[in-house]
Amino acid sequence: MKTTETAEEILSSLASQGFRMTRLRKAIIGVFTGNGLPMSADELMELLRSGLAAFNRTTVYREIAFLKERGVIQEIQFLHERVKRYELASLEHHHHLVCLRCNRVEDIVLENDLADQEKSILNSKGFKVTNHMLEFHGICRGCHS
Amino acid sequence: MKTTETAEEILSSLASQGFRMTRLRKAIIGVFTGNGLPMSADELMELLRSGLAAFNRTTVYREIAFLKERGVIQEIQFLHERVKRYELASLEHHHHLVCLRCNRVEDIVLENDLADQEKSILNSKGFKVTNHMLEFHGICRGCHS
DNA sequence: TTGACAAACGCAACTAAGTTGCATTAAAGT
DNA sequence: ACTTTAATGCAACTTAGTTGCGTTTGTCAA
Repeated sequence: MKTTETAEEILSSLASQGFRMTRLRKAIIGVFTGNGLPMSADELMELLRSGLAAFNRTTVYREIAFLKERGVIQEIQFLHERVKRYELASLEHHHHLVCLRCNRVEDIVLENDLADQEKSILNSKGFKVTNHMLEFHGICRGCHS
Repeated sequence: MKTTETAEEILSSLASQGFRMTRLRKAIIGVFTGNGLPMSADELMELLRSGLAAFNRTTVYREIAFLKERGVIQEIQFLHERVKRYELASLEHHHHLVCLRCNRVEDIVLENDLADQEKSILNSKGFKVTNHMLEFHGICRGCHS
């Protein structure tokens, strides 16, 4: 999945809003821009550690919250998991295929997205949809062949 | 949301498979069949308590797991929450509208469901979808009017 | 270049939500 | 009534994340 923003762009946009370019912030944004798939806090810390820089758990959680509030990353919750996952918000709008056998996650872009449904929900229910979350569960090519 | 099964039908189907009709099982199935919306373990315990019957936390969690494994109820995870929720699996296939302001959940049945998308996912990706999860987030009629 | 000030950090303790091990109780068939 | 095994209850534990609070560090202005 291609992103529309580089690490540098994200960092300088944050800097222009008066936020600092700290070691941790740079490292985390580097990880997210270099890695397409949704990551848990734990996996993120693991990757940071393997990049030879250890950071405190609390601080990592706070940085995730910070990046989420600023709209840099977005939160994902898979149905079959208890951890939250995060991916860059600037990725092209897409959904996930979750293989129930090997647990691998694949991104997918639907041509016919749900705009029509959302319009009809507004008409019939008066409910203004601002966002949706769609996840397909099943068995991936590798697992059923 | 209407269910296709009564409490008695569920219980006797379980009984015919050699499982017991215990006090807790009857109470939980009673709550689920009498209440359409997705419930957390905690809310379930609260309802049981208010029905004057207290049960142990562990036991309730185990009963939930039991009913889930047997396909009586299904698990739901809303994106903005950390608790798991459960609803009868025999409800008509539907999705949820989650109001970000008041947190209320509304059920919705889509006429054009995702069968076409699922077919094209199989063709293009070789991924066999067995299930999907779709959640709309936004602002409900009461909250934006 | 040096202060100052808020952003960011680290530690320890805490919380929410659920799980495990193990000994005990109780449905249901015989 | 007896036996068997499903179901229960308690205590201790785990996972994933949060809070309070005192300390450090980027950044900007003097």
